[in-house]
Amino acid sequence: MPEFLDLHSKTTKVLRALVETAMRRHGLHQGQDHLLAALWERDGSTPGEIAAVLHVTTPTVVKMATRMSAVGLLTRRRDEHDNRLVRLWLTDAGRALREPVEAERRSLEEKITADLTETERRHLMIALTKVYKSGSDLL
Amino acid sequence: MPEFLDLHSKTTKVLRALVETAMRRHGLHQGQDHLLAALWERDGSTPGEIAAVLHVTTPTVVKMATRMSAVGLLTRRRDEHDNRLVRLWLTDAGRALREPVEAERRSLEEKITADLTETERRHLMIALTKVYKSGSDLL
DNA sequence: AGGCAATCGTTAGACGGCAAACGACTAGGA
DNA sequence: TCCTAGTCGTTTGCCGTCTAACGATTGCCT
Repeated sequence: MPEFLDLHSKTTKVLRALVETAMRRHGLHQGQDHLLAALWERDGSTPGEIAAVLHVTTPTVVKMATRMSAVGLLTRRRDEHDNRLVRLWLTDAGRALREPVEAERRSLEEKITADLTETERRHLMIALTKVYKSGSDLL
Repeated sequence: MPEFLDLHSKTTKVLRALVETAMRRHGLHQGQDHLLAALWERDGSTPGEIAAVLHVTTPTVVKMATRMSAVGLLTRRRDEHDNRLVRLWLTDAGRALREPVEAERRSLEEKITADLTETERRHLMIALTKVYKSGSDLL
């Protein structure tokens, strides 16, 4: 078992669990906060655009959008000029979650990196970025 | 969007894709290599034991075991002395995958960390370990 | 003007992962 | 001895994610 892959895998599981319980407090599932974030930044984006921003496939966004629409976080509406396009629009409920969810996420990040010195944190970001780059190039 | 959580999330997606395509070459899905690794280390383990080692829930192991058994990588057999327990045993096919899969994983780890200096790599492991610890304590 | 290729969203099906409910078996206490 | 509590594996149902196939619409090119 290679060291880094194994450690990263374990860390991923722990972080997922933490994010899941943190977001559940706001009625969200893991990943839905990212979708909302995309709309907070650009309301009325299309599923394809969001998928690109989130590094995820279009079907994933479509499914999530369906569920989130059922819970009243956003609405679907076809583009007026191009009937192929669909645009996702935030509801008031979806907009209202911005502050609390962003705060929740910041809080979690702080707790998670609390044991790191500023130097360690910087080195971690630099090294992880390199890994991310190498990985992306291999795709 | 907190920096670390976001970067870690993106890295996870990339790594998952890489592991997936690497393991598909051996007829495996993401995560099945971990299950096999547990059996390579202790053949005849129970689903519960494996779940604990993999940091995963028991139902997850049960589902994977069902699929992997259908493909002939392992077999299910009830424990002779305790009929509640089920033990998973490797088939020859499952055993034969050990060398190639471990080599594949080592190769991927090398490619992924190729751009890191030895110092960077060490710092990355130390920092990630701290994050993992902090996260585990928060669970 | 008409047809064909490109562009989108959606559906279907598979997999890893989780929580909750269920069922079978064991073991310990009254 | 019997009954109850604890221990397991399994089933069910949901979510995120991917690939592949499908359907609808637009736009260009002849």
